[in-house]
Amino acid sequence: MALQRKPKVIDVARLSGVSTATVSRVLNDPEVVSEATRKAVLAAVKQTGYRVNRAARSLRTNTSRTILALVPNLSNPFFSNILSGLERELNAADYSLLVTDSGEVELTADHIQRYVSAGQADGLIILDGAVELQQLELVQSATPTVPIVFACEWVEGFSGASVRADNKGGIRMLVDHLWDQGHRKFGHVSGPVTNVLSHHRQRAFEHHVVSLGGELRPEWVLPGDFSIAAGKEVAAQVIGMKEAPTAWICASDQIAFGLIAGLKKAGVRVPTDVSVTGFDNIEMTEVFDPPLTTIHQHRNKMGNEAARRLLMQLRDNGAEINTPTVMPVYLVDRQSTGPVSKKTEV
Amino acid sequence: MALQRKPKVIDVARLSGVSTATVSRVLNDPEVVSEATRKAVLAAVKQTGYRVNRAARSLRTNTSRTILALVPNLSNPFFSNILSGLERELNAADYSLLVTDSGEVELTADHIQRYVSAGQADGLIILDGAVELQQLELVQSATPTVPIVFACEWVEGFSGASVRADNKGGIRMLVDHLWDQGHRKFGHVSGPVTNVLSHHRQRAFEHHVVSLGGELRPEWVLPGDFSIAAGKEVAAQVIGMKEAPTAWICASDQIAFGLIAGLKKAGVRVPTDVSVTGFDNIEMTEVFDPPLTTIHQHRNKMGNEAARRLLMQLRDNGAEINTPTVMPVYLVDRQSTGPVSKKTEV
DNA sequence: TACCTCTATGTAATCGATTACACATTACTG
DNA sequence: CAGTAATGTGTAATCGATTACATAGAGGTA
Repeated sequence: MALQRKPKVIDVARLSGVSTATVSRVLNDPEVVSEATRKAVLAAVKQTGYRVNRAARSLRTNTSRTILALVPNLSNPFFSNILSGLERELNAADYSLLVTDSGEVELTADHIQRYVSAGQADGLIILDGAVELQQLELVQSATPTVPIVFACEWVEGFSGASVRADNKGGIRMLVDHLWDQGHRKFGHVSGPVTNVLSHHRQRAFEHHVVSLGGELRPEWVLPGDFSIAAGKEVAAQVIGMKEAPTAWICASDQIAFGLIAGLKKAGVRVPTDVSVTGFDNIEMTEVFDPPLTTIHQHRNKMGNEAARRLLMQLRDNGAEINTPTVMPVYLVDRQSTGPVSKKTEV
Repeated sequence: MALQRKPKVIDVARLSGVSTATVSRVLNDPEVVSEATRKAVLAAVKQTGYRVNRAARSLRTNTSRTILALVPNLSNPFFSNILSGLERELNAADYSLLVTDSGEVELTADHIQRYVSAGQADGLIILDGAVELQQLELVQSATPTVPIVFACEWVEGFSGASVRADNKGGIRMLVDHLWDQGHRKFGHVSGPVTNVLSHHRQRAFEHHVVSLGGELRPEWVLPGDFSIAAGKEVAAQVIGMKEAPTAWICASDQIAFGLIAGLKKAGVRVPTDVSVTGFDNIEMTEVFDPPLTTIHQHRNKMGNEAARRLLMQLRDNGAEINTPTVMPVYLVDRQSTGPVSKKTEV
C-alpha cells in the first residue's frame, strides 16, 4: 500500500494529473495556481506523504533555509537561553538552526566560510564578540548576500545588525540603587578584558560613578571572566585590601556568587558589611544566600529579536539597518545589597 | 583577480587539467588517484578556494552529513552541556549539528520525519525521553537507515542505542552515604512522573533503601519537575509533616536548592536538622549555602559518547548495538549532608 | 606477439526540485 | 468582433557534485 520509494514531485504530479511545475508552484507560490488544481495537488501531497527534498531545492534555489549560530560556549546556560529564543523564532519561519561552538577554534573568515560558501547557511547569528573585525569584513565581502546579526555580544566597528541588552542602563540602575543606599565607594569586577560587554559596562560604570560624585580607584576595578572561580579569586584580593569599596558591581551573577561565597568564608557579611550585585538574573539568584540583587535581561527575547532581524534582512534582501536593537533590562532588588554600614568605614 | 563566481568542480578540473570525476575522487576517495594528479588537484583546489556545494553533494549521495538533535528544552543548562559534547565530536567528524527544541511541540513521528524525510539529517540524537515508543518505531520503519541514539534520557522498550548516566549507581551512593551518617528515614523528591529518569531513580531509591532496611513511606515520595520552584513547593509540604524524613534525596540540584531555601526560610537548618542531596553537580552547587552534596555526571562526555555511537552506526551502516552505554558517576560530598541529629527524632 | 589484468582517468547520466519560456484559454476593451 | 491582457499550466533546462561504465595505457604471462 505505502510507497516503496520516497515520493517525489513527479509522483504527486501524476496522481493529481498536473505537471511537476504546477506541483512546485502549489508548494511555493500557491496564489498563482487555480483553486481547483491547488486542492487536487494538496490532496495528492497528503495522500503520497510527499515532502520536498531539501537538498534538491537548495541546489536549485541556492538557499538552504538554514541559519548558522556561532556560540562561544555551548555549555554556558546564558547562551543556551538565547539559542532557545533563536530556535523558536526560526522554526516558526520554517528555518532550521545549525549550531557550532566557536569557543575552541579561532573564528577566522575561513572557518565561517566553510559553512556559508558551502551553501549550508543563508545567514549568520553570532553570539561571540571575539571575532576580529577584519575577518568579519572578509566574510561580508566574500558573501555579501549572507546577512550577519550579532546577539548579546557584538564587534565594535562592525556595520551589521546587532541585538543587545541595555548594558549601560543596567549598570546605571545598579549604581543608582547602591548610591541611594548610601554607598560612595564602588568596586567593579568586570568580565574578560577583551570582551565587548566588559568594556561597555566598565565604561558605563566609571562614567556614572564619576557623574554622581562617587569614588573610583583603579585598584578597585578587577578583571574576571564571568565565572564563579573569578569571583572567588577576587574575594581573596578584596579581603587583603587596606581600604575596600562598600559595594561591588559584578559583571555576572556567577562572579557575584563566587565573590560572596569567598567573602562569607572570610567572615565578611553581605550585605551588612559589603553590598554585591550581579548581572543576568539567572534562575539561581533567587535561592542564593543572600538572594542576589541583579539586572534581569530577557535572554530568550534577545534570541527572538535577533532571529527576527535576520529573517527581515533575508526577506528584504539586505535592507541593512545597522542601528543596534537595545533590549530593556530591569533591576531586581533582593538582599545582597543594603544600606552602607558604619563599621565598614575604616 | 579573485573569481567572480563561486568556483565549482569544473573550474578546479580545468585548472588542474583533469576531469571533474577526478577532482571529485581526489576529494572523496584520494587513494584511487595517482600521487601526481592528486597533488595537482589539491593545488588547484587551494588556488581557486573551491568548496563543495553541500546541496549538490547531498542531492547526489542522498546524505547530508548533518545530525539532528532533539532537545526538550534548549534553555536548560543541563542539556546545553550535552549539546556541547555532541557538537564537538560531530564537528571533528565533519558533521554539522542541527538543533531543535522539542519542548513545546508534541514529538510525533511526523514531526521528526519533517527533518529526516526531507534529507536534512542523516541521524538523530534525542535528549528527550518523552517520545512515544510507537512514534519512534514509526520513524524507524519509515526510515530504517537513519540511526537514532538517545542521550541522557531514553524510551523504555526502544531497541536503539542510548547513552545514559549510571542513575541507579548514583542513587545508591547517596543512600549509602546518608545511611553511613545514621539516617534511616528517607524522603525522595523525584522528577516529573512521566520522566524515565524519575522512574529509574525512584525505583533505585526504593530498592536500595528497602534492601538496607531503611524506612520508606509513600507520603515521603513527592514528585517535582527538576525545578527550583518544585523544590520550594516540596519544602512547604515537608514543613507541615507530623513525622518527616531526616534525609531528602532530590532528583536534581535545582530541586535541592529550592527545598533547602524553603526549609531555611522556615528555620529548619541543613544539615543540622535535615540532610538534603542533589543530582547533577551543576556549577552552582559549590557556592550554595550549604554547599550541596550531590552526584556528578559527565554531561559533556555523555554528548561525546552519544555522537560517537551515532557515527559508528552511520559508518557500519546500522550495526545496531542496543545495549545502553552507562556512564559512571561519582559522589561529591559537601556540606548539605551530615550525621542525623537527636532533635529531629520526634 | 597476443592476450589478459590492473590502474588511472574520462564521459555522461543522475540525484529531485525549481523556473524561464512557451503556449492555451479566458476575460476585457474599444 | 478583433485585438490585447491576464491567467493558468506544461516543457524542458538547470543547479553542482558523484559515479557507473567505458577506455587507454602499463605491466605481466605464456
